[in-house]
Amino acid sequence: MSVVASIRDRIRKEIDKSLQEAQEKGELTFTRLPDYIVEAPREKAHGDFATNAAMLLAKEARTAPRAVAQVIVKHFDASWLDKIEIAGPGFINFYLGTNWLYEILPNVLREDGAFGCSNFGRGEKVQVEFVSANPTGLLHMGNARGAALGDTLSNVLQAAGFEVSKEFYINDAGNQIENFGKSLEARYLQQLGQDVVFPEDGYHGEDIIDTVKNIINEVGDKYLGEDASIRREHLAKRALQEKIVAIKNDLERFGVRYDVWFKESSLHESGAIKETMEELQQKGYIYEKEQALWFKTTLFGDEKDEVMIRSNGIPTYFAADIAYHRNKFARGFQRVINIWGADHHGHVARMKGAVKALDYDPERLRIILMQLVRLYQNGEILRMSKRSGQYITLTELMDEVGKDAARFFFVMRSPDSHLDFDMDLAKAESSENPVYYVQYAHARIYSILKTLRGSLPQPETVNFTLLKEEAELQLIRKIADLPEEIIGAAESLEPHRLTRYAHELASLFHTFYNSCRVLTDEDELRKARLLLADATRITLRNVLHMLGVTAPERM
RNA sequence: GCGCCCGUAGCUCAGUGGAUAGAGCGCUGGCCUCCGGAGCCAGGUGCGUAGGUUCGAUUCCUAUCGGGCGUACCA
Repeated sequence: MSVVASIRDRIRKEIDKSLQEAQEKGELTFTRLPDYIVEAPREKAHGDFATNAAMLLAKEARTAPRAVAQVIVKHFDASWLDKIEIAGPGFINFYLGTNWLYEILPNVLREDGAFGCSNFGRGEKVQVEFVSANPTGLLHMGNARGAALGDTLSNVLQAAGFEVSKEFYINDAGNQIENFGKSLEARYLQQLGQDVVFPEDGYHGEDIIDTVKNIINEVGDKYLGEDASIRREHLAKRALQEKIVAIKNDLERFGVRYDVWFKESSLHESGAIKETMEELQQKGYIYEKEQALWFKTTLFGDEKDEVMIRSNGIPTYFAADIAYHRNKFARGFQRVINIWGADHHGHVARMKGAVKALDYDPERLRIILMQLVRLYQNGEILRMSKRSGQYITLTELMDEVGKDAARFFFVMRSPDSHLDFDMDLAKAESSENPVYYVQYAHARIYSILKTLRGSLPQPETVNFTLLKEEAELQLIRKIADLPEEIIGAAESLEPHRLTRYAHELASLFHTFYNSCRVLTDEDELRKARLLLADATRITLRNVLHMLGVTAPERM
C-alpha cells in the first residue's frame, strides 16, 4: 500500500473507532456508519487530510454537525498527528506535519519503474477491445483517439494490478466486405482500362486504388475472366491482407501493440454464431418473421426487436457481435471493456441485453463511448467519412505532429467530450503542446544529473528532512499521489486523469527548479535535492510511459 | 417524435454533494552575471435558463433552450 493510502486508512480506522466508542457511551445514536470520505483538501490551510464524516452523520444522530465532529475528535487518538481541528460547517481537518513525506522519496527510488503500481486489481483478468476499425480503409483520427485511449487505459489497468489483454476485432466478414469487394472490383476493372461505374455507396478512398494497383502488380489481369462473385472474393481477400498489415504497422508506430487480433470471420467459420443463435433460441429469445430470425431485444428495454439472421441467410453484424462477446466471457475475462465511437451508442443497451440473455452479468461489460473527433483545417470543419474518402489518416497525423503530441492530446480530453483537433494549430505551434512542457521537465532533470558528473548518493545516506521549502514539499506530495491517481483512473476508466497529473507534476517541478537550486554548495542539501529530482524523473517517466509518450533525456 | 452525450473564463477543456470552481492557449507586466528562458512569478464581474431534493447543488432530479450523435434485414 502506498504511503498516502496507509495514512488515509489509519485515519478511517480511527474515525470508525471513535464513532463506535461514542455510540457505546451513548454520546451519538446511529444505525450505520456513513459513507464518508477522507480526502486531501483543496486548501492546504485545511490540513493534509479532511473528512466530512460529522456532517453526513448529523441528520441521523440528530446532532449539529460541529457537535458530532467534537465527539469524534474527543475519541480520536491524535497522538501521531500535529493537529486535529474542526472547521467550517463541520469538517475535521488533520494536520500531519512533514515527516511522512520524507518516507516517500526512498520508496520511489527503490521501486523505480514499478513506482505507481499497486495490487488494486488483484490480478483480475480484463480485456480491453479498442479501435477495431473496419479493414476497408486506413486509420483516421477517430481511430487514433480510440487507440490512444485504449492503450493508455490498458496500461493504467495493468499498473493497477489487473491482468490485461488488448484486443482488436477485425470486421472481415458481412455486408461491408461484400461492398468492399464491389468497390475493389470496380477499381480493378477501371485500372485495366474498362469503363465501369463505381458503386455509389462504395469506398471512395484513394487508398483502395493503390491497393488495387498493388494487386495488379502481383496477379495482373488474372481475375478478369473470373465470375464476378469469385473475383470479388479474391480481390477482397488480398486487399484485406494488405489493409490489416497496414493497420498493424500504423498502430505499432503509434506505440500500440495488441495481444490478440480476432477475426470476425472465425466466428462464422467455427460455427460460433450458429451456436450462439441456438442458445438464444433455446432460451426463447428468437422468433421468425418474414423469413428472418429476430432477437427479442425489446425484453431488455429496446424499442424494437433486432434481426439476427437476414432473410438471405447471412447473420447481421449484431449477431456476430453477440457471438463475439459470448466468446470473450468464455475465455475467462472477468471484465470486458469496449471502446466505441459515440455513433454506436444505440448499440450499447442491446449489447448488454444480449449479454444478460446469455446469463452473464451485464455489469461485467463496460462500454466507453468516445465522442467523435472534429477536425479543423483552415478554420473549417472537415467531415470524416470512409465513403467520401476524405479524411486525415493516422499516418499523416504522426507525420505532422508526431506520435508523442498526438497521443498526449487524444488522452487529454475526457472521452465524453468532443475533441476539436485543429490541424493548423497542431502544425504551427506543436512546440507549445502541453506534452512538451512535461517532457521538458524530464529533460531538465537529466540535464542536472549530467552536470553533476558523478553518481547519485545512496538514499540511506541522505537527510531528506532538509527539504523544507514549500516548493519541495508540494513536489513530494504530488509524487506521493501517483499510486492513488493510477488506481482512481483504473477504477473510473478515465485515463485522461493521467495527463492532468503529468502536467501538474511537471509544473511543480519547474516551480521547484526556479526557486531551489539543486546543485547548491551545501553538500547535505544538494544530496537531498538531487534525490528529489531523481524521484521526480522516475515519476514523470513512469507516467509518460503509461501514456505512450517518450521521456526524452534531451530535447 | 424518441433515445444518448455535451453546454464551466475571450478560445480549447478539467473538476467536485461541501469550506475561496481550476489548467492550457491568447493578452499585459515582471524574473537567474548560477543546474536548459521549450521555464518561473503576477494580473479574471465564468458553472445555458427555471424549478426541486439537501444543513449545503456547478455536481443529483425534473422541465426548458442550444449543439452533436443515433433511431436500417449498415456496421
